[in-house]
Amino acid sequence: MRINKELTKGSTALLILSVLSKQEMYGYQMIGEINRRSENVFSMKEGTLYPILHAMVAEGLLESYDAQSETGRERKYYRITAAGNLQLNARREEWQVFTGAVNRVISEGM
Amino acid sequence: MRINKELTKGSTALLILSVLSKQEMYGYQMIGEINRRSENVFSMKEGTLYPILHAMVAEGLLESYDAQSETGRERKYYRITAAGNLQLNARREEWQVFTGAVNRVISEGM
DNA sequence: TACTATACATAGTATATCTATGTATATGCG
DNA sequence: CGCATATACATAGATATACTATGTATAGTA
Repeated sequence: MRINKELTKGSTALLILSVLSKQEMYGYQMIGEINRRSENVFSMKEGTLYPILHAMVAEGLLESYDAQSETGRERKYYRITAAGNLQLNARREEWQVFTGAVNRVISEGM
Repeated sequence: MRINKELTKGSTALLILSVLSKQEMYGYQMIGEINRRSENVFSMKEGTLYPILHAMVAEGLLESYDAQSETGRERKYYRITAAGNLQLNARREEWQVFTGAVNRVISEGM
């Protein structure tokens, strides 16, 4: 099923912070990880991800560093900062409040 | 708690169709109903609602008619059409798929 | 009578994500 | 070995949605 892209707005940062919360990753890897966990409901585009990663680094939510993979290829890895973890908790909470509210609106009187 | 407005994008039509599914209402009433059911998590603005209602009528999802309230005041009521009900079902399904996918992404490995 | 809440409406703004495009490297296959 | 494809990062421009701000008018209340 294809999800209306407008619906996904506002949740992207939550997804990124979530996948980085337990493991450092590079950009392309995050896309694959989000695809996998969502069972391909999401297929985030590079044009979406990279600008967000850059903004998150600028905001201090993430730190990036360059490292060589086993193949010898240079990659840009990202790790979550303490501020990023705080933001993740806030966004998780917001997500619960938001989905709870929608669910009440759509299910009352069904 | 104030919800990031971007998060609510894409869900507005679902909310409107939901409150109209069991009862015909006028615009201002829908705002109140959505506030109430969401326990004031949402406070939809008139500048958001009215253009959407007009668009939904143009798309054939809703029908509108003018009627006088007990107070004698003229109001514009909206009722959901058969096409609107189909759309409601589709958006409910989409909502389940979307929230399920986000929940899997954010909860894996927590 | 004046103020507030109700009720509908529209123009302009902000913002997030997508599409499209570009560059470069690693890998697999004929 | 050469070429196509997947990987990997990046940015400019287009699109869509809801918000802010503003306007008009009526009903109820102090």
